[in-house]
Amino acid sequence: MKQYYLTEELAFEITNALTQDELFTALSAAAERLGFDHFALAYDRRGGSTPASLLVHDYPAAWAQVYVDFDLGGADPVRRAGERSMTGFEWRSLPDLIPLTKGDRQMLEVGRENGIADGFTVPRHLPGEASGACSFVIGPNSRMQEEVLHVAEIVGAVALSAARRLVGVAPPKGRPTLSERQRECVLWTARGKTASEVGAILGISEETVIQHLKTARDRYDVHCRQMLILCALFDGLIGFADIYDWWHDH
Amino acid sequence: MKQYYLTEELAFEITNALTQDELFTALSAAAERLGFDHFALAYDRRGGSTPASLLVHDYPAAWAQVYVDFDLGGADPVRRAGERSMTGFEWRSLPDLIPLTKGDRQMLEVGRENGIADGFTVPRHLPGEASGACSFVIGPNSRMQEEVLHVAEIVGAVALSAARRLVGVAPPKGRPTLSERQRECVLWTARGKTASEVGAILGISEETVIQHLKTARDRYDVHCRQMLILCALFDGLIGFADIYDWWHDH
DNA sequence: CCGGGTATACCAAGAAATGGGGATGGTTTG
DNA sequence: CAAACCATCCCCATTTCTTGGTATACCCGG
Repeated sequence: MKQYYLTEELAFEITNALTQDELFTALSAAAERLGFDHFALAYDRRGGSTPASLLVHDYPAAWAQVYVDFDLGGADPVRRAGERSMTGFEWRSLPDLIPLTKGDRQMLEVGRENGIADGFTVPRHLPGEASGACSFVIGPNSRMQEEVLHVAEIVGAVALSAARRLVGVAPPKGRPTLSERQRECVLWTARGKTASEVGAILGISEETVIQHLKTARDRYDVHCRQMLILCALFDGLIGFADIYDWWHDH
Repeated sequence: MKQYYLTEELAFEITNALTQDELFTALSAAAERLGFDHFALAYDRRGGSTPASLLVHDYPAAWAQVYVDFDLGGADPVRRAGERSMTGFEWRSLPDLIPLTKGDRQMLEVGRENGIADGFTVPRHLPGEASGACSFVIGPNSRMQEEVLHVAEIVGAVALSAARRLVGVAPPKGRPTLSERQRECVLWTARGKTASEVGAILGISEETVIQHLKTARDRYDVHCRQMLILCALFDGLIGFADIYDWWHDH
């Protein structure tokens, strides 16, 4: 069958899913049509004051429980790698995206023992709003069919869009914003400066810097500077390069 | 020609582009092969002392200048819509994604008068790092060929990955800088926990947590926890999702 | 005009982080 | 086998952060 029509057909079923169950059914059918043994879609909305998430998968029950335990410890290399890739990627390419820790290798091995041998993951991120990933997975006795990965890429992204619709789109203005001065203080803090040092840099008092950071923390409803920095980073108010380039220049 | 081989061929040329000029050439060829009149790729790495962005396009010179002026003023509806879509979108779908202002409509109209009648844009975002969009555009006397949009979607994302590479991105480190236990302590710190709390969570003493964090800081040669967290995040040892999921589950 | 937001400045106390030092026992690697 | 790494535990002093409170002046929009 021509790939175009296959893609259109699978995308159509997914786009028309009105409930989580229908999405499950459509994704299950898509995985089967594409020669995968399992699928998993995880979508997390983060912006604003009403976080929400959606997880649909057809993993073996034993693996699903193991996975949750690994996940709490931050041991999901696939998800982390998805923050480094604009395109879908095969799991065997993980070391090209992130360094694998011992815990990561362990997780992949346990997955293999539980019928999760390899996969192709489609990650997507919307700044300040949400992230998601849709994975198509093969078992130990299956072969990754390279010729369907383009279809999987498009279908996976369509599925993430469907998940976004089901979860509900966060209000565009829902997330906190910082004033320019607050943002500057957060950025210098991320660069490792104390409040006193930031004050000297910006030509204001240390107390004023403290006040700006306090206001910024209140805005995001977090209680420490590391969480504040991470919020600003995720929302795109500051970027890795703001911090890294400055470090390397000094 | 079968779409799969067309996609593979175009993606191959783009992936092998070593300079901005080669990327231009490859994208120009891709646009022509797909029946588009123009293309434009914009990639913006967030922040940095030297703003690292890349813009390659073959727009008519008159429109290019107008476009840059609109874009600098933050008045590009296509870019704004790209923050709301996980898949490529046609410009005629813009009102489904964002409310269009009078200025937006004016811009689209001026574009039409300058040979930019409609387009298909592939947006991509990486949390904390960068955003980009690759557009394929038709003029007033052309028809959008729906049957090539899947190809355009994949090729566009591959082009953005190439742009990322050209702008510069650190290769992943082979071996993780931190031990598994150190990484865990950093992750819980990023989740906003004090050393004492991390100790309770992991079943070890507060002093042990402090020791792990100290060793981790030494590994990265940084002097405070925010810098440590950012290094681990940048390396891909912890992910935004690892941090955020936990915040909102508790 | 008034209220809200922004920028600036100050105070205090308690909690937490950082840098420096020490140690033991087990595992891995060259 | 020896060195390095990993995980665990302890001590101390100093600095910094967080939370709570106070205030003034300016700007902008309804």
